[in-house]
Amino acid sequence: MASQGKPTINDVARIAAVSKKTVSRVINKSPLLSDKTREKVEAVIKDIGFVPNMQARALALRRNFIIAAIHDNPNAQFLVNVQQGILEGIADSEFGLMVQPVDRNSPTVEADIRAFLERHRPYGVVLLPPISERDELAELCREFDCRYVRMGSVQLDDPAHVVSSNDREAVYDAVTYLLDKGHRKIALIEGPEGFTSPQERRAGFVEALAKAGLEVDPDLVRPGRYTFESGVDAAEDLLANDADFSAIFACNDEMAIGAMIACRRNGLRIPEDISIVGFDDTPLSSHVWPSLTTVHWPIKQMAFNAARKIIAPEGDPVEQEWLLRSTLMERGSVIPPS
Amino acid sequence: MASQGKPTINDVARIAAVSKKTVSRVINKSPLLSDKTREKVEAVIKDIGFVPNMQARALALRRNFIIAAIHDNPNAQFLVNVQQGILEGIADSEFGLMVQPVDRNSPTVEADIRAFLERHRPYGVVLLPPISERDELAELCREFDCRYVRMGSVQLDDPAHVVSSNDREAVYDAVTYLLDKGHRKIALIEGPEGFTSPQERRAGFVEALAKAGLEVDPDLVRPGRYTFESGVDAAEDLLANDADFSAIFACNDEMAIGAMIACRRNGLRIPEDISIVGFDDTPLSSHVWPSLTTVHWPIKQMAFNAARKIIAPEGDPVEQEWLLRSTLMERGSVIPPS
DNA sequence: ACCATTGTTGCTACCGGTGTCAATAAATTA
DNA sequence: TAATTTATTGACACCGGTAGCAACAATGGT
Repeated sequence: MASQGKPTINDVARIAAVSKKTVSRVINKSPLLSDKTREKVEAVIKDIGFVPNMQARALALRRNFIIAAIHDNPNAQFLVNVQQGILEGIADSEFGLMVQPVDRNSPTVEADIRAFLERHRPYGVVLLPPISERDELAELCREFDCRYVRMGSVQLDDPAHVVSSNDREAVYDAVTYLLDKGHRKIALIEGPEGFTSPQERRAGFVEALAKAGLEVDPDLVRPGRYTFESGVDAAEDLLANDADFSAIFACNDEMAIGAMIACRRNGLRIPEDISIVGFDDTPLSSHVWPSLTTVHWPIKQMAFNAARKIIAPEGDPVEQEWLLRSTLMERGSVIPPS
Repeated sequence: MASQGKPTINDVARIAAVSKKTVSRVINKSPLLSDKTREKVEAVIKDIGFVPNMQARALALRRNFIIAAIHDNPNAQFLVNVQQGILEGIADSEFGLMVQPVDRNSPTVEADIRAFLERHRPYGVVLLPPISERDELAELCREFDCRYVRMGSVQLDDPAHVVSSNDREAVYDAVTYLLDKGHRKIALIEGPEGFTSPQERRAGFVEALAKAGLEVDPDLVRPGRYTFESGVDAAEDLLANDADFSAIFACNDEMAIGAMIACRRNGLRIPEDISIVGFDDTPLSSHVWPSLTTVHWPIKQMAFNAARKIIAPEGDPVEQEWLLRSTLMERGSVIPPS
């Protein structure tokens, strides 16, 4: 009775008195199969507790039942949000999630990812920003016949292979909100150069000012690296130069919170002296005092959609939305200027 | 020349004019093999760029080259630290990392994990706290002939299957530090009941007071759930009842920071009016103002050791340390009471 | 009743590795 | 030099599924 070890497809076939192939058809929900046979086989499967061996299927199908998240972004909240989104997307499927960080600056990134794909042959990969912006990686996925979805701030690829947010518009709205509150001198703490997301966020900032008939004052713009420390530095630098501003827009929450700390260190009160707006809506933003007004970035939903795109059956017409909207979360860090 | 598709072990065997089995021996670094043959085969492998197919190996060996991190703890920083630790531990190996969250409160946790192990047959799993405390899960791993390491605050299992930290002593030291600064009325914000780690941390607190000849004042103890909000609530509750204290020890950083916010909302200054000590040393703790004095919990190193234990060759005498020490990080949230 | 279709099912050959054990070559011993 | 022992290597079955195509049964048309 093959009582040693887990039951295999052969056990099912023998007990149900059908061929392996028929059992395989049942497992794969093949339509060309009589209901009678299907029921008979399903009964046996349930009876002996048969679970198909994924490794064998992976070998035969040349692809693993795994979605991989490839990233070069160490931000914890971001990563976990993406992971949660993907996991929700693949819940109640037979897929699993692998995580693979890469070093954006290493000359071997591409080779590293190639080695990863070669080894684990994931069914699909979700490329997280900012590394998702590299076209070579998408090419690599195609080469390995591996499905992929790129997450980003602009349409990096065709709708089947991208999920993005409208960062530019969202920043436009956020800055317009500051303008509506009466702020005219608004400082900008930018994200790292060379990637699309900071560019888009900056563009939204510039457009909002332009719409209000204002120009960007270079003295009120400081570079940042999306880290807490760079936010501190940027704000310290603004304050050290006696820059004249009543509000700060930081391109992400970490920098916004860094800026908050820096202002406070310099004796300024938030929001009485300086209003601050961030971007991302990490839990952190509501855990500071005052809570941070910020743009909610629907990263988890984006990851969910990405996963769904990947595991959708071939040629499924029900495509997941590829463009998601960021929206402003009004909290406590903005009031009209004094 | 089998130019279509990736080269397989058969291609290598044919070109090198040896048998598959010999190539297999080379791949697996088998010692019973002549140097001459090894070199010849290795040359061919490098020449045609052969990479062994993991799925085939997984099928034959009945185990995947994957380490799974199973957790029921949604804290982002914690998760990412653990993931980084594991990834560093398996770097330059052929293993990959899978992530599997489970719902601690679901009646089907065990069945869920069973299904996961059945499907993906990981080489080993790292069980993260608090779910690592369940003995049934370790049993499950054994049943699936899957290596495992449990992370925790006490020795949950034999040294080969556990990596833990000395939370109790660390808290003892932290509270003793407060006492040495002159604090006598120290409030405690506890972690959730039913798990070992909060119990240990509480025990350390009690022991430190006892050593100083003090008793725990029940009015200065509040429950918490390791979340920011529960820290806020606990501190608000302490303050609402006019409790008399000059310092707070919170069982983790999130609650400590929640308590900071609550104190400030109530017009108290940190650290002038209230000193606060946390536990974990998340990046957050140095991103608040004032920066939080806290206990550094070597979670990343623990995860690293866990991964090493799992991928260590069978019967390897060089075992990873299973007990790691937490140490106090003195920062800005503690001064002597006024 | 006979032949052409259509619907179901099974046979056999893979997928790309590993384990067992026998066969052969080289080294050691008597 | 022959007999043994030991080091290398290969043949073959197997891990547990899937794919292609042939075989067979059921159905419909004439």
